[in-house]
Amino acid sequence: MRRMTARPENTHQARLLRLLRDNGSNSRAQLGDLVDLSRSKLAVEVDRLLETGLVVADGLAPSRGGRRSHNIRLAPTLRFLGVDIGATSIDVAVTNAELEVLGHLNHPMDVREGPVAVFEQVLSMAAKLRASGLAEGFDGAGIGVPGPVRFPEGVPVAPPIMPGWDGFPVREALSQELGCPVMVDNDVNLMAMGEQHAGVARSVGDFLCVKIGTGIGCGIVVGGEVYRGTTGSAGDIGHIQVEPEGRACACGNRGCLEAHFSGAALARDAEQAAREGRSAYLAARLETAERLTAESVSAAAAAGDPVALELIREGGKRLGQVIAGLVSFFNPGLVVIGGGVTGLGHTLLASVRTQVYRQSLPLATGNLPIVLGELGPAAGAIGAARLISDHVFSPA
Amino acid sequence: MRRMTARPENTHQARLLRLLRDNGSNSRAQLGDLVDLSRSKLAVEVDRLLETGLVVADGLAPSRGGRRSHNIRLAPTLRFLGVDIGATSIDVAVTNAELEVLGHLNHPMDVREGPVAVFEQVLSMAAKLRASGLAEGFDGAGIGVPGPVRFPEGVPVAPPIMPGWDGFPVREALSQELGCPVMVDNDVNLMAMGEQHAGVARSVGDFLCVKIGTGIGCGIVVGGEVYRGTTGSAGDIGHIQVEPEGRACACGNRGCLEAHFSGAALARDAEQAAREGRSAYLAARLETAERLTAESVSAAAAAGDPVALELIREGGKRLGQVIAGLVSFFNPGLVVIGGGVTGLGHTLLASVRTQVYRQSLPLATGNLPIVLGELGPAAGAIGAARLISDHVFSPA
DNA sequence: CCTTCTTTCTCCACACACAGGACAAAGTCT
DNA sequence: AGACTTTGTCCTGTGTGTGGAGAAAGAAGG
Repeated sequence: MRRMTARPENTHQARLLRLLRDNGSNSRAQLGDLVDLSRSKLAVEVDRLLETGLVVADGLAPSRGGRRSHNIRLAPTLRFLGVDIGATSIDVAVTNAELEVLGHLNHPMDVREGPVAVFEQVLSMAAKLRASGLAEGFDGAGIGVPGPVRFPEGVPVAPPIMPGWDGFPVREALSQELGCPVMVDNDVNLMAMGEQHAGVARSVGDFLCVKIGTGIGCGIVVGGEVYRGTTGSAGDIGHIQVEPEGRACACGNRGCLEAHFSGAALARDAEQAAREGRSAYLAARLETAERLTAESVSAAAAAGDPVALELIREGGKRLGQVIAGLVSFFNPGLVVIGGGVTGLGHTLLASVRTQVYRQSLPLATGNLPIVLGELGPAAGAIGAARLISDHVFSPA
Repeated sequence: MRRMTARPENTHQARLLRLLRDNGSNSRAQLGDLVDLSRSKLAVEVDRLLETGLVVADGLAPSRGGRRSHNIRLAPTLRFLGVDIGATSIDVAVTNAELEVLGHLNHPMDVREGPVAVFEQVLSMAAKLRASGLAEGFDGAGIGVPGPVRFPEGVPVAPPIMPGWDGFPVREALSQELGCPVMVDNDVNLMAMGEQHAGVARSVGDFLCVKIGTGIGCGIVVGGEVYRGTTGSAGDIGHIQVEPEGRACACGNRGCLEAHFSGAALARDAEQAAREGRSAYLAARLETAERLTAESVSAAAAAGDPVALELIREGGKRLGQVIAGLVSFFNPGLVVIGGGVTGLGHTLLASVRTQVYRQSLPLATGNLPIVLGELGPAAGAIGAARLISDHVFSPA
């Protein structure tokens, strides 16, 4: 079970590994140009990496007018596990060293069932993926949880929506079970890393990634690095006030963003509209289902239901209010919107954009794209794999 | 006039220079411990710095039980110029290499008179300081302007309160005139750097520095470095909405923070209260002066005028609303409040604190000090000196 | 006054990292 | 077959940095 993955011996090797991860296979010559090292020095480091087995040379590339080059690539047997624990479901993915998703499982589950039950589920999903032949073992695992994390220790702290997890040694426990290095982070941060690695945020240094799920959170990337704040709670925008005397929120205050717009708030509003007979479509859905969800609203909007559309527009306006403030403050180069309710899609986006462009300073919005995430439900798991690969591909 | 200041040849020398700047004089042995270099290597670098004249060895330190050490310190003739251009006044300071203020001048002037007039004033103030024997020439100058700056080029961009400065090559022009390296930044960022170097924010990695002057801005420090955003407008929080259908703002929107609370808004409110006869104190002040200012309100509050106190409390509440949102989002380790109206002092602070502690998440506010800046009007100039010293003390 | 112990600073030999050129290998193109 | 290209290896020179052996300068104690 335990698998001793080699680690790079120095920063050069670490850089090479990350380069191979992000750009795929390469010849020695190309690598030399990219890292700005002499061919001789580079050859030495590559040879050492070959010895440790972290990279392999498989076959020759077609000639480009001279001697054919060897393909240097990361060991094809390397496997990372990406785990994204949401409020109501768990995503687990297996990736290769290039962070391509080889297999992906999703399982509905409430985080509030506590760390023990959730862990059991995660491990069984990991085992299933392994049993299907996708991996013999894992060289690292990243895991995201829906709440603030003390990052260096990998421990959730005072998570509002997941009581019972407070102080649970997630990193320690998972590392023990899987026999490999583990890193823990907030799910929103991982989504940001996912979009940065393989999604819309490639090549953007400073950006925000707003995730709308049961609650609302925001990943902050500064200079290519996730910013986590002093106590790990940065990006917790769900309880920013949008209406001085607005709706009562579970947190005890009034007018919080989450009270006015989030997956949960949207479902509540939809149910109310259905009961009050304002929307025939939603009322019909409520007949068949026990409860309405954000997805119900998506479906209704897609079917052209005016009440659903209005709910989304109104929500987008609220969200836009907050994002407008953040854009003025943070002046990002990109705003990504993602999470479970991306089904709300362009209606939501249009509403947010209108609000932001109207309310933020021209200098900050001048060249500011506001877009939907392009990785969908896999974003978190990919980000998790990215997180642990950054760790594994750094000097021991 | 032109003064060729030597520059460090490598990062070791740069680190040594900054260490000497921040910690004052030191022996070679102490330096060796601090930089984690062998004594031999260190001796070489120090000798080279001595040759270039950037540092000097003056005298022997008292023995600590063995051979007495040489005092290594930055050249006592080094001089930095710190310039802080506010909306309505100019501050100019001369510092030594340790960034201690040797002389300081202040002159009221409206930025809107344009770059040419302001420059003339700045140069004459610098000349006056030099004439008084504080400096023979300058080894670098930092300058802050009240608006967004394209930092790498040192050029203001689309500054709302200082039209006429847009695109003016501040860095280029000042460097030409003074014959030394120049760096330009937003005044708020400089205040943050000042408080970080010599004020309340020493040893805090991530913090916010809110400056209340004619407008309102916020310096953002991430991992000890000022964050400027994609287009240099980060921290521009004056136009975040605090009241959906609030007061009309000069920017064209409604309910902006600056419309409800800032030096200018405060003065306006005070005048109105005076005219409506709600405050005898303020009315009396309006008799003698042409117009009321934020300082008038400070004085009234100090004298116990209830209307002034209420204005400040109300303003603090507005400011607190915005800061509460920023604290949730950014999760800083400290919030500093400064600027011209620090005279409002603890009344304002109390009001802000109440609002923030009530409205932000406990995890973010748990151990969050909210304090007044301790450098007063010199903060900007010190920050400016710090900015340019960081530049001069880095490899060419 | 002399000895011993400390601290500071200097000098020197050695290890290591890295660059850059020469050269061999393996191609393509004419 | 010969000229030219690209890739990869080998070797040597150079500059960076470490660590140890002292020398210098002083304190404390007998």
